[in-house]
Amino acid sequence: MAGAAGSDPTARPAPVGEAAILQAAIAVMAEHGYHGTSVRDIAERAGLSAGALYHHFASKQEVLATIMERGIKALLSRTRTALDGAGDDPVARLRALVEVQILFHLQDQRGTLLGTSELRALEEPVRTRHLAKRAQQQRLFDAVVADGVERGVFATPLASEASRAIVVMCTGVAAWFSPSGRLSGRQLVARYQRLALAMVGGPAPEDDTG
Amino acid sequence: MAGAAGSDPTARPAPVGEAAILQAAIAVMAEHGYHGTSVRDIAERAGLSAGALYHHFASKQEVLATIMERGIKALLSRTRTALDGAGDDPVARLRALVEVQILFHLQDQRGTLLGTSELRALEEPVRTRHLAKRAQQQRLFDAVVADGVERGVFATPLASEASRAIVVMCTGVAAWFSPSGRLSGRQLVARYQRLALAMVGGPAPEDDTG
Amino acid sequence: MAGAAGSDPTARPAPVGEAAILQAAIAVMAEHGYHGTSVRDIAERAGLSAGALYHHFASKQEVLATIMERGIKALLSRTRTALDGAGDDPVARLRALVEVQILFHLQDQRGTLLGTSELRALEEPVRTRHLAKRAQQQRLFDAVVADGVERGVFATPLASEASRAIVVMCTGVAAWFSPSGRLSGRQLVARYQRLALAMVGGPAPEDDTG
Amino acid sequence: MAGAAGSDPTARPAPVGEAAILQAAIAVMAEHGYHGTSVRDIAERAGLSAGALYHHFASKQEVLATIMERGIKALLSRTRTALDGAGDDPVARLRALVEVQILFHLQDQRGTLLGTSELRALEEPVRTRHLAKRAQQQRLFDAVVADGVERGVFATPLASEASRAIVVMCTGVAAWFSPSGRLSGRQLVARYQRLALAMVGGPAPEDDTG
DNA sequence: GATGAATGAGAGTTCATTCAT
DNA sequence: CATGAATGAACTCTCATTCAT
Repeated sequence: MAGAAGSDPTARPAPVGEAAILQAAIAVMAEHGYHGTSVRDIAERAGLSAGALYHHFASKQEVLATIMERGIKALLSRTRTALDGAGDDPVARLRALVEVQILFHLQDQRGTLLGTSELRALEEPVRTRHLAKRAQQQRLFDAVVADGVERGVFATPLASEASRAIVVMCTGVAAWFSPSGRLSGRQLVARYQRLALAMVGGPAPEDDTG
Repeated sequence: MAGAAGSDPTARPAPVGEAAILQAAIAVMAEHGYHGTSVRDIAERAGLSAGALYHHFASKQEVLATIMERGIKALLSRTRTALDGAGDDPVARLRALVEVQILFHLQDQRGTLLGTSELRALEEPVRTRHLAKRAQQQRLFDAVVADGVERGVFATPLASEASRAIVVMCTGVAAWFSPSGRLSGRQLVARYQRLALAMVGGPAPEDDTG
Repeated sequence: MAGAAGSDPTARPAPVGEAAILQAAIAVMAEHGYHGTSVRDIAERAGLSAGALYHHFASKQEVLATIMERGIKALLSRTRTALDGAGDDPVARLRALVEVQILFHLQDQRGTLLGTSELRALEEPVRTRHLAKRAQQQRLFDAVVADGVERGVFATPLASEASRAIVVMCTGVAAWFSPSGRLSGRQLVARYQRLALAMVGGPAPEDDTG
Repeated sequence: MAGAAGSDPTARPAPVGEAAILQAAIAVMAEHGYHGTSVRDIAERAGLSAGALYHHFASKQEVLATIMERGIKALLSRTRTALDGAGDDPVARLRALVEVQILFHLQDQRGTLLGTSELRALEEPVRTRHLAKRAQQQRLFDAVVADGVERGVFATPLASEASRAIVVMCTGVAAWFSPSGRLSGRQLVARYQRLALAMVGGPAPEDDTG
């Protein structure tokens, strides 16, 4: 039986209740979008009836809001933690940002697709709150790049464009990355760190492209 | 005033029939997505009844397919024309690619959003055909970057990652660019050309960031 | 070219206008019923546009009414003509009735299906008028059978049931008869004449079953 | 009063769910045909909303299929039961067939109309299955008549035509019979038994026409 | 006459949501 | 907590009919 007690201490139990619903919603909404997904689709995938879903969430919209809010909060928090551990060097800080941005989006590949494409389905006021968090996240990148430029470590005259492009390209990996593909996640991180440094005119790294 | 009879020979007449429907569909689907848009929404915006739409398109899906197919064909064709006129120099060719990619997406900002986010709503076999065209478009970038690397003009060891990232960041401008913003389209092109060259390790340009 | 003038004096020209519409309507309504047939279906089969049909008939209902009225009138008229030519003998008269009833329904097999199954789609007052004609037709049979009984030629004590059953079984052939089947129309007539006579307790015929 | 609580143990409760829908569908479709009946018509008559109907049936077509399949199965089963209880005498067997055929169609007068007129609205593969059952039913009649002829009990040289005509005329009663009319169902049965025997050239019965 | 675009009503069906059980 | 029947609105799409051309 799946998840039978004691058989495998590392086995994750099938999620139940709220967690199962959120996980199911991420899966189906990532594939068909918010409006292309019915409450029944979510419930069926989570293993309960449509009616039962309403014991956990007030509405389909609340399911989306929960996914989006938790996602952006986790990203922000992990980003800040990474920066805290990265020291003072702009190069190290930028590399840390790229690493966390990519790894986060790879780990939650489908959730990320929701974040980028279903913003329009988010209703106010959650939508505005979400956009604010996204802007915060962008500003963390902006600040690192601007600091690097100021201190002469980064040579680009296009700090803000580079910063935005870095976020865009890192977020974009979720749309095409495949775990069974040519590159591992770690290799991908190394290469995008190098790309990011190239964009900001940072010092050329030793070869570490895997 | 726009559309005033006879007053302005350059005034574009309000589109009718098929053209009006496509234009309306792009507008309204870009905002709410394919599944979030009803046939009535499209028809209303195009100035006709929902039933009348079916004189021009067999289904809502056919409207989407038409938009997506025309869009990717136009992009491919403009990209090829740009390359044809760009000469042999990898730098010039890459700049041409970035220019056309960005200008195209700015001019048809909302149509682009459809292209990137509504692919999942496209039904087979149109979807597969569309993906093939997108891959062609990506390969045009790949080829230019690879050629530059081979000829020693570009120094990057990450040709294929850089190539993909360039396409992603250029396509991404449609998501945030505002014509009333800080930068004009032409300035944006110049800056992204520089960013792209930086990513592939191309020669540093003279300053032309506007 | 099909129907080229003079090439074949027996070739029937493709019907046009009203006739083409009626013929198309019979074909298509016999297959899908009145409500299962659209004006476009009829028009397409008749070789014109849906709008053009309204130059010939005021409505879809009028097309049906025309078909039904012409059909029942023709049947009644042919039945009366047959009786007029059948002389005085009840056996000959009944045989004449069966003959005309069967041949009529075979010749216009699809139109007959309309007559029996689409009565409910006929709107008032045409419907009532049609039912009256059907009753007239039934009464022609009733009268012949009753006359035969009265004169001692037919022995049945069930004159009215037999009379109705004869009409029902003769009308019913249109539902299953196939011109490429085992029996020709003429053979069918002979056999049903014998069946009808058996039902009314008429004199046994010499063997003429073909 | 029908349905008064507890007052009458023989009172049939108003049907609910599936049964109510089927009963309502038979009623309205018998009157207007499959295509002339909307899902809303059925639902309204069954006392629920159009959407609720889809909890019980996947489609309008499935409602029709259910009605048709249950009807023909019941008829076949009752016919076989009647034959099993009729003994060996061809006369008794034919009388049993006519009895069950007529009583069945009288009891389910409206359902029968569906069976004969809405066959064309049945979609494959149900339609083919239904036709096969109808052919089985016809063959039961064919066999009894043929057996009677073989054993010299029936004198007709038109066994197969008579057999078909008997089925047609018995089925036909549903189209015109009225419970408030001149004849009771039982009287009708007696008369049609006599007619059927006359058609196959069976022995003349004693007078039992009621 | 004929066409084809248009309409408004209504078709079958799905949906988010509620609630008695 | 969970279910499944129910609802009413909305969905995509088709229809009979009209009318300018």
